[in-house]
Amino acid sequence: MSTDQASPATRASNPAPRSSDSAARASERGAATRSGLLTAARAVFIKEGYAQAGVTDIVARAGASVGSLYHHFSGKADLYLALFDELENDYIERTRKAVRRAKDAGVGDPMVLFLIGARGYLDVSIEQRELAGVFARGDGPPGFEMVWQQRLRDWVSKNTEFFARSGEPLDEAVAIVMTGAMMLAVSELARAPDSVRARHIADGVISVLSRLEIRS
Amino acid sequence: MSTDQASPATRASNPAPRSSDSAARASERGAATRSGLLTAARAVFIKEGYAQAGVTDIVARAGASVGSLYHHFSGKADLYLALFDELENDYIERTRKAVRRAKDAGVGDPMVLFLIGARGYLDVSIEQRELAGVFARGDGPPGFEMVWQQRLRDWVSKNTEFFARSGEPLDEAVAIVMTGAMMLAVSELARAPDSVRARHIADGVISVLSRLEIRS
DNA sequence: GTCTATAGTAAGATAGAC
DNA sequence: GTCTATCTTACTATAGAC
Repeated sequence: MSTDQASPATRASNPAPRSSDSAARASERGAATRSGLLTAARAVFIKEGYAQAGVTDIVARAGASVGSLYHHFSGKADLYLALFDELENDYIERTRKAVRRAKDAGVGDPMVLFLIGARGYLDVSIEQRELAGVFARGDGPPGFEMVWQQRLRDWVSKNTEFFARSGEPLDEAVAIVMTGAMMLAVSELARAPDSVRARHIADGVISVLSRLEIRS
Repeated sequence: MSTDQASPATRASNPAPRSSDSAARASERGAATRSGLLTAARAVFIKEGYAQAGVTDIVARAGASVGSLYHHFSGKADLYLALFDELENDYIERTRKAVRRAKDAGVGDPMVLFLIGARGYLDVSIEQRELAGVFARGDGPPGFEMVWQQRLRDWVSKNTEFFARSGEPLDEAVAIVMTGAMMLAVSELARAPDSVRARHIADGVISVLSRLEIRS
């Protein structure tokens, strides 16, 4: 990470689209290589963690070369962050979709809506529990702690606003409890031996969180 | 971390006591150096984080030398772990003491006892919030994630047993929610600008957690 | 116990041909 | 876009005198 000293873990999408035909074919092969690298990286990070994983392991598994890797990504950290973004988008999309559907079905109670969103979040964690575990474990590129912390704060303040709108007096505290519970739940889910057990944990956590309804 | 590959983040206490008089005096100077290094390390880790901190920064601030550091500790990671152990012992001692005192005062309700313990835990987090923040941030020596994960699991299973004894049917889920909430609370406390604000967050979280009482 | 000066280390990143 | 061979860089950790 010598060249990265000043600009740690950050990412911008790099689609770099083309139009000519021969270039299009090269682009296709390129896209395949790129996605192969991502798939390989996912497997290696799951197995070894970030620090322990070597770029050579990744390219070997992908059937590619170091040069290719550095053509498509800015380095090992970039690969890690790409996977992180991918999962994060899944989280957001799934949570939104679940809440939206419930609203359309006429659900109005804010706490119920929140729990439905939370359930969607945990569903993603279950389906992708190995990858979710990698990030929950806390091993990542230099500077990734900041990204993770920022993400936590984002969820907390998002949830704080939600509860504030619901008329909850202890909005921030509730958001901290909810968010913290969810984070640890993901971590525990990831350790579950099978998805049945994982689902059991998720059910229990959601059920316990439903007790936090404001008492009159 | 080249020599540590196989044995990551672990520690054993190394008092190495003496008896002869001149040796005793040397020992005193040694102890002073050692504690100076710990103090310096605390400050540097708080300011820079683990990865960014250099051993040279630490010894410079301590007014000592690299050789001295490596005489007293096995390396940078060891220094970090020593601080971690110190804080962890504070947590355990304080939590136990609070619960014990409440029990002696006649408190019987398990949930109340738990919350009193939790309050003790958060009190330590407030007093040592800068150091607590270092560990909560998740930046640490290679292999420290495992130590941290183990610690989390220990708290979860400890709390699970506690709630199981209290007749809580969703014991594990409650433990996950409680523990997760506490962890994130610490992280947020650490970010608080002053201890008043920190205390406010702690109060709110404890108050919210008290809603988790089993409903009849 | 303490110090200075030195070396080891490895893995990530780059150059430049194809 | 892809490849191989090379390098580099910044630390930590050690050696050995005082």
